[in-house]
Amino acid sequence: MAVTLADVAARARVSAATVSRVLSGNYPVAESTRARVLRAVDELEYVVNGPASALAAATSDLVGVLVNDIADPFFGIIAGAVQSEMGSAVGAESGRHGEKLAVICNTGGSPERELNYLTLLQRQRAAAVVLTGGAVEHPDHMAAVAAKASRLASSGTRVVLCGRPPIEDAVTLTFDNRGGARRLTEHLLTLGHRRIGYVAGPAERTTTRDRLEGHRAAMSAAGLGGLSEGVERLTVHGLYDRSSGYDATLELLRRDEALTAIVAANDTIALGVCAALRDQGLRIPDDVSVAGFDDLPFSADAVPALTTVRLPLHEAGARAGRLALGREPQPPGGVAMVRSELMARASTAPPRAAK
Amino acid sequence: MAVTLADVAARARVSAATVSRVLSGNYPVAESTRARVLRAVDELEYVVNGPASALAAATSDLVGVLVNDIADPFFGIIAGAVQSEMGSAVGAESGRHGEKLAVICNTGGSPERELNYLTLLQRQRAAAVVLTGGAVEHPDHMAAVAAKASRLASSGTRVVLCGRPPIEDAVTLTFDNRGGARRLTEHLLTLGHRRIGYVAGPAERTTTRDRLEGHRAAMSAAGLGGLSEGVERLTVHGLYDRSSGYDATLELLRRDEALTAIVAANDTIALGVCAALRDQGLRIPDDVSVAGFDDLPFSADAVPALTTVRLPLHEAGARAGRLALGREPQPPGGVAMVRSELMARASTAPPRAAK
DNA sequence: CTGTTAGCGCATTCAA
DNA sequence: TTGAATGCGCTAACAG
Repeated sequence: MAVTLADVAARARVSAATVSRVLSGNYPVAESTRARVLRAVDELEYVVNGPASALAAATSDLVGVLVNDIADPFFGIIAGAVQSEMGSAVGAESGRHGEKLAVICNTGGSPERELNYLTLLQRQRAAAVVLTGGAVEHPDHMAAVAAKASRLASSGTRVVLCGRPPIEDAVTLTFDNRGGARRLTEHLLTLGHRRIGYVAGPAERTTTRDRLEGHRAAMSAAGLGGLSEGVERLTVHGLYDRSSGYDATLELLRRDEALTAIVAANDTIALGVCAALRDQGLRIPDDVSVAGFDDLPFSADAVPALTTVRLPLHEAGARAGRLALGREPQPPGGVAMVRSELMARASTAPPRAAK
Repeated sequence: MAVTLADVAARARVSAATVSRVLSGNYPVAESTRARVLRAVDELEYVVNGPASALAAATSDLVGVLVNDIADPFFGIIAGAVQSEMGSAVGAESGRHGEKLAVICNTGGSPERELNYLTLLQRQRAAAVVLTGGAVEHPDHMAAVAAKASRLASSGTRVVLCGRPPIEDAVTLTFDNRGGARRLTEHLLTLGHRRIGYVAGPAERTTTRDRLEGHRAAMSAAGLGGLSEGVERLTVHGLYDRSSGYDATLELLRRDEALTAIVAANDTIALGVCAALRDQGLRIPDDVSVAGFDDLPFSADAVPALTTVRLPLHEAGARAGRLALGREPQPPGGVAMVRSELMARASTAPPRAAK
């Protein structure tokens, strides 16, 4: 029904093997026959049968990218960057090989769906799998993911982690969440803030934990880590979204009216924090300073511009893509850290009392 | 190397065919043998070879979802909804069949990449393809997409359109962009506004055109469509993002200081509009009313809450997913329209002069 | 209800 | 440089 290799071969008056060689390009073929084959491919509008080719070659051109929340630009940027590394020859004519298909799978943060997708990709004999964003720390799930990963790795699928702690059998790009968070809080301390609220993400995520640890490390180093200072009490957990930031802010203000700064676990939360503060008649940064994390595109042009910690998400995603394709040598030890950078902007200033 | 059907068959002391039947589930098998097979599958941790099964069955369990911008929640919501329709049995044990793999492909709004992905999915013999969001109206490209679509359809791949104009060989869910936009502008007119700016999306997109037409239809019906009224002059095109809304607003204010309302082509743009107005010292809605389109989650809790037109994106995406799986009968004529609903909220009010 | 028999379309030996 | 032959792992008739 569909046109096959044999059809092309017949039209080009060569064998199927020759057509295959022309299309895969990794084998010497006479220029004249190559041209003839290519013309036949065009005329017939031949498109390789992926499954057949994957079966014969025991590997497919699928690359899976797992994300926690597809509606979050954090993941959109990373996933987009991974995809952008795939098409070596964008706009290549139909039927040509070598182009990988990077597909995004949205787990919604659910461990079950994460494993499910891993199985689905294993079934497809994916060339690579990229796991992005924080991991869920439940022991059973971590073990299950690790097991899946080594199974995938042992069957030839490259496994790349981007933004989560390393595991065996995977190349990892970790994010400097802890260091970035620490520098951010230090920035606020330097400005003179002492009563700093923290809006954290979901408790069981590695990203959440690392950023919170960085924050607390800075507080402790400043002698503000004790129970009496209420670091615990001034931490509220929520989701990585705007409304969590909004609600958490109201809760923080309830717990301590005299807060002078609020640190959010990411920029999206920070937006909600800003909205809540404004609704309460508080000015940023005059009454309360606000800081985020990630430096998503909207953060720089928010009003006021948001102080945050920049993670080079696009670069990280692109590198993860190259790693997934084996186009870039693995870092020593299979783990590389992506550095973060403090972006001090208008949403943070010295506290009112210190002025 | 990897464990195959034959291995499972040997262990369960049945034929390969029986194992296949147990796994696909669409054929009667004795309960006792079924149990034996399932146990063997578990013990061996067998996972079906997707390519092989796709080759033999001449159809795969891949479903492609094409989006224009993965970082935009508009697409995130639709794509997520499509995916949520796929896994009938979430958490199914490894190796079980029937689960489709919905994968998201980000075209970035580029016609070339759109065609590229279509080819890639055709190569994979995808079970279905869902094209979401506005289409690029360039004639060559429309013809190319239509050609690809019928080619896909004729080789058994279902083609579903969600949010763009119908084409042959595809089931289509169109959005009521025109009607919604018209009702939105009518709402402003009713409030008493006459000088209304419009921030449109990219000119060559169907969504952009439809929404703009709706706006102008309302203006014309109110006798405000003439050249002298400057409807043309009060329209600025940009991208569907926040910074475009910001810049466009400054431009609109330059063209007419006495504007009393600005309609944005979507909510994200509207956010930028609000930011720009605030930066100019204008209050919303006291000085200028603002309206958006789509009713994304953040719009209801923006400050002030954004007047917009609600599109049931999740429902539409879910329906597109069912259509893609053939689990829902096609609408008459292959085309159904998704209704929109005006959400009048706090960001629009009568103009100052009319108070 | 279960086993046997053929391919599905392509990549890759091995010869020529 | 090219062709012929083989098998990847699975599904779908067809028997039994």
